[in-house]
Amino acid sequence: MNLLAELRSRLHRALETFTDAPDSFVEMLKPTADGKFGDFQANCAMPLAKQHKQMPRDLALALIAKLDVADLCEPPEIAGPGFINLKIKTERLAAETAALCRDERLGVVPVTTPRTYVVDYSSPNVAKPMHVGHLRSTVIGHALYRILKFLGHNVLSDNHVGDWGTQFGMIIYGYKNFRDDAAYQQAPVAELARLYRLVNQLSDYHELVAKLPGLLLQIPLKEQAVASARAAVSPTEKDSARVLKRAEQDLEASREEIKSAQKKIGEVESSPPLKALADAHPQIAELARKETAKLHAGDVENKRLWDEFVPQCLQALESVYQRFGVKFDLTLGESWYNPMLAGIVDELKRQHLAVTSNGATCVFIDGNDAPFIVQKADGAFTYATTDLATIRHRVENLRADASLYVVDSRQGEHFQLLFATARKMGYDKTEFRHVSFGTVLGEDRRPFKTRSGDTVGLESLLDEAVANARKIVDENSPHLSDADRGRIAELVGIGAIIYVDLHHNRDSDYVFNWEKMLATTGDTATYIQYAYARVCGILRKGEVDAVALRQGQHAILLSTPQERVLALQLNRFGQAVAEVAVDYRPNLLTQYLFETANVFAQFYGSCNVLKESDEALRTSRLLLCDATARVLKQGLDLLGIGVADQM
RNA sequence: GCGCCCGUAGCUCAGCUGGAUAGAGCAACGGAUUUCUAAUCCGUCGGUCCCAGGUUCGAAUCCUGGCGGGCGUACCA
Repeated sequence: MNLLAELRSRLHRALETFTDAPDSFVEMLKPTADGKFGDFQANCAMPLAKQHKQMPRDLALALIAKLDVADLCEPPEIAGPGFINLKIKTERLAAETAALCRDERLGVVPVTTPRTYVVDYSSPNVAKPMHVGHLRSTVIGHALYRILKFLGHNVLSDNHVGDWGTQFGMIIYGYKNFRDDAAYQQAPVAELARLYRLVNQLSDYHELVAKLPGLLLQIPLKEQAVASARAAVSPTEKDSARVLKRAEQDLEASREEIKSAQKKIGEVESSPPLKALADAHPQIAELARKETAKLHAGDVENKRLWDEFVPQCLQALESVYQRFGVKFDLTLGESWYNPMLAGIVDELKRQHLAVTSNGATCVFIDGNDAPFIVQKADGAFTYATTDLATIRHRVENLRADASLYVVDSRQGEHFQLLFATARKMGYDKTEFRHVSFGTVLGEDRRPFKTRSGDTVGLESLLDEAVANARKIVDENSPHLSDADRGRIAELVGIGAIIYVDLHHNRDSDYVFNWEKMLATTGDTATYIQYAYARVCGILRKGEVDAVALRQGQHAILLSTPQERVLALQLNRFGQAVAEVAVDYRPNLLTQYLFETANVFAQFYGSCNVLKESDEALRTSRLLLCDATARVLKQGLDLLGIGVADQM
């Protein structure tokens, strides 16, 4: 039984005589902030009293009189201005816990009306190696996928890979002009990545060389702007200080831009071979774009190369996904939607939703200045077009009730326009949701840019985390075999990375930090994995047959506060999992699991299990251990994190 | 210019649709192990919840204004 849900339903009945709209008041019943106020608190008497123009405590009293919870709770208490505090009867809690211990789903009740979800996550550019920026989408999306599925929904994960954009023109150009055949034979994907970086670098070089003089010319002008703004600052004019600040920021930004341009130019010019390549390919950016256009136009040679490259790139991605344990039901990249794009634009025109503006075909959404461009002036389609085609496919063919996009919050405006356009097209029965997350920042608190020099590759991040974990495992567990320690290091290292990502509120920005990434103490996956291993240690040393234990119809005895707290915590698992799905927030589950591990550690410290002489109490504690292990394992599994019986 | 987001302990962050004395982790300091794993536990220290108004019985949370920061903003995805 989900205790919170049950209490809310009881409260609902009691509220019916007080209000026509009990739902919002029912939700004011929640777990207590502090254990001394009992197990649950209902805060609805105060606002309700206001409606009835009564004293809150009087109303609370009247509400209690109607509240039928005698079978579940101790007599309710009124505290403070009108809080109703509820404490579950310990014998009832024990009975619920005994039932939980037998429940295969650990109190996670399947939804009564399953929906079909498409969860779109990870979605890297296949031409470039994945970097830390791809971590959040992959990890958050995967966790949501597993959680929604466990709740009983029909869920399809879709990796909407970028396999059709300008980056392929760059690779094709690089392949045609700069490839190292031996390297390509040996490690094709690495060679393609090198070619991409090279073409990108040379294009940037020419662009920056052309741009730099203009930037330099701006500096004196901007310095002058700062000087005159400074002269104009006056204490009476509020705006004058702001104008100065703006001018200063503007100047500083230009200086930064010049510095970065000079650095990139220097990198090419200080290397004679690079400089020679740059000189030999002055039009590289435009020529690479032409290769993309040729690919899109069906050029035989470019299509052949694309057919050769893409499977290899996907294979390389797969190896990273395997380490994360991430799987996709669908991998429908941009290219897959290519045949549908012209039809989408036609449809938009037919419905008079799209108009031509400055040569581009656009949809304008009320309240937004920026157009939603579905076809560029040169005739090419954009990712807006692809995204609309994707919606059509998901709604019409996959029959999705909801489509979740686990994507960086910086693309919020795009999704707002996309969803508005989709609704105008008639796709208004489907829930579209941008499950946005904060930007990955560098140590300097500036957004982590893909092209900035030392981007950390995702593979090397995983390797570093696993190597770090290996050191700690070797230190702490010399008694385990080499193979076991290797296996545990993989679980601990990768679990640490996944957990760091998930335990933040997804809206928050994310400061990338090695120490934090690799931490294995405190509020980390390791802590929870360790708690799990300790429970397993008890069951192992006690030579407990867990299956038989669960089926034994034994009673749960809550003889100490620690046992009671643990039992209550275990009974909250179903609620914790369900809450994640409400607003797609996996951090609610990490929080629950950390608390559970913490509560268990306290139980572990004060209640001996195997040496308990009272046989019934010993059995009860073994059952609590078993249920704790299963909750921790299941909970971590929903987040995509594994466990080991020994650490 | 317009739009979106953010500002909570020394650091990194929780704080769900307004509820009781604002919480964790890290760091610092002090304690706990002849005991089922010390990758642990307990305690101490640490706050003008950016500022000013407003709504409310009650505001970190909602509203208005200001300050500070980030991001996006017509043919990249």
